[in-house]
Amino acid sequence: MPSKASSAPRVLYWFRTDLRVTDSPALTRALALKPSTFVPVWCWDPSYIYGHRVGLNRWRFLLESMTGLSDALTELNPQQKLHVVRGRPEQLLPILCRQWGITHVVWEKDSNAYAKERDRKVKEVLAKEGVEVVHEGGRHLYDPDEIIKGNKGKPTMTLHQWQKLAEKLGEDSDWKFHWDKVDFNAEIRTGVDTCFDKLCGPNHDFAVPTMSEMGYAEATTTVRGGTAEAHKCLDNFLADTLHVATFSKPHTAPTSLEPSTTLLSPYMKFGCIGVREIWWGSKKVIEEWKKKGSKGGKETKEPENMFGQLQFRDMYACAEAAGAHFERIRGNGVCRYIDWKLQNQYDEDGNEILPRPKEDEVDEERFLAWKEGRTGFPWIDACMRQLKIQGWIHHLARHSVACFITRGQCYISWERGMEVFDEYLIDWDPASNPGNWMWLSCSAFFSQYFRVYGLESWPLRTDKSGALVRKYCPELKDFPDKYIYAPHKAPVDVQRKASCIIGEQYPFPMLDEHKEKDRCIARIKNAYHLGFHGDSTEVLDGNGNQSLDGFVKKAKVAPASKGKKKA
DNA sequence: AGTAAGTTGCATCT
DNA sequence: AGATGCAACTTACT
Repeated sequence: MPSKASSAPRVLYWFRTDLRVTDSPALTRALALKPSTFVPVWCWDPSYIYGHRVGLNRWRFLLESMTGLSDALTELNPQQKLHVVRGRPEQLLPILCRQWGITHVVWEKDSNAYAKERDRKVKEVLAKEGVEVVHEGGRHLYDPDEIIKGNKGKPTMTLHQWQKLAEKLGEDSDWKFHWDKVDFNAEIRTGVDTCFDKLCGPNHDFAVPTMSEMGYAEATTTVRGGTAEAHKCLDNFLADTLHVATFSKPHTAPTSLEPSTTLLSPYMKFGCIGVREIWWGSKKVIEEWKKKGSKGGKETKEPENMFGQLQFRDMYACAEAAGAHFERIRGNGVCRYIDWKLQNQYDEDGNEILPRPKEDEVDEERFLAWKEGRTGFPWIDACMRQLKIQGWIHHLARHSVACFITRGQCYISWERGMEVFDEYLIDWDPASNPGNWMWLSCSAFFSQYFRVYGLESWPLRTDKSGALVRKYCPELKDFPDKYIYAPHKAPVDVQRKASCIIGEQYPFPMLDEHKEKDRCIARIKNAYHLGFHGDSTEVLDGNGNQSLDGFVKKAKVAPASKGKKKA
């Protein structure tokens, strides 16, 4: 292996999940190499966004975040900027390294399954070039691999479990709780004067692409990306000391027109802000509040406080990193098998997804109505329309629509719902989102399937006036409060007065909420008693797409748990 | 074997 | 706003 490292290192820093210069252990390590040249690079790897169905809002958020990162680099050194290279990392990084005489490539560790395989390939090709690879954790509170190691390689399935493992790691992992403001050496320059006709963009300047350059229409969301926006968002949250100290996620309102939560999730997803900035920022504010006598309310604890939210994010990352196929049912060991409608069907190897059969027309239509916000249930429709327009809905609104499409009423596979979130959400994350879909569908993490969100009762809890419905379903805006979540119950003269006839200007409910709820509960109960998971041989042999009817007889599971006891 | 806990259900009571 | 009953799940711990 040729030794290029004899003189001062020339470092290429590969940004992926960390579009920031604050709270970055990996960046700190890169600079600790005291490089003579430092090139910040973004490789245009479309799969970075873990995307299959990336919507316009997420695209723009990403581009803005890349611009924001570049601006932050320039602020630290006027001759510095982000170099966007249009091509796949495993192909381009070796070329760049050769061209620019790079000795070290540094990146933030990513525990995602796709990313792990990509990074393995990149490491391999860079080793052939004699380039040293340095990677460092920092995306999470604790390195998911370390947590999993402590759990004998198994995924973390409860927050308690994760907390206990984290506690054990605590002592020898204290770096993870440092907050380093990155100090760029002003001497470090990019030193790049090479130009690749195609790879460095139309103006040969490695610029961040624009939406129009990529052929996309404008985004619709009011949420803007970038590390500056991220820090503004955190500062706003931390400025309200009492709110930080008494923050309780389950009690925040999904019906609120202005977000009742922090809206930090998209910034976390793209790494515009570091997890420790939120953790230690909140700790500091709460300590000061306590010193002044804890006025105004009672301090909340994990899991419902902000720290618990960050811990859940880590827990999902550990659950994803430990097993295979976290994003689907088939082959996924943590996922309970339930005989959902519209499941993915696979080819004989079990990898290629086949087209869905025709006979599921009723379910397909229900699914489309849900996706497009025309189910006839104003609360669901408002949430789904907000999701499409804004790329963000409140956590508990996500619960409500996810419950509806899966175990609550429609009995449609969580994979379908997850795909829609993948397309529309700005903050779609490969661990948290599949994890939450499994949670809500009672496929993993959560099992109390008899607790179903009501389509009227749930939004009524926090808003009797239906503000969110009036905003996103404007055809309903003149209905009286009494009928806002169930306009089909309004007498015809009320409908006429509201200039909206149900069945004409707004659809009649597409199903009977309570009838379907009872049916779903019964079906899930049956699936639970059979006890198959995504990696059960019955599921794999059955191609992961069959009704459980055939197994009911075999397993003889008619009675519930009490019947079992007698046997 | 029994008990307690589990972020975020609903309806009905005070 | 908070307690209880509803019907009843899993996991962890004793």
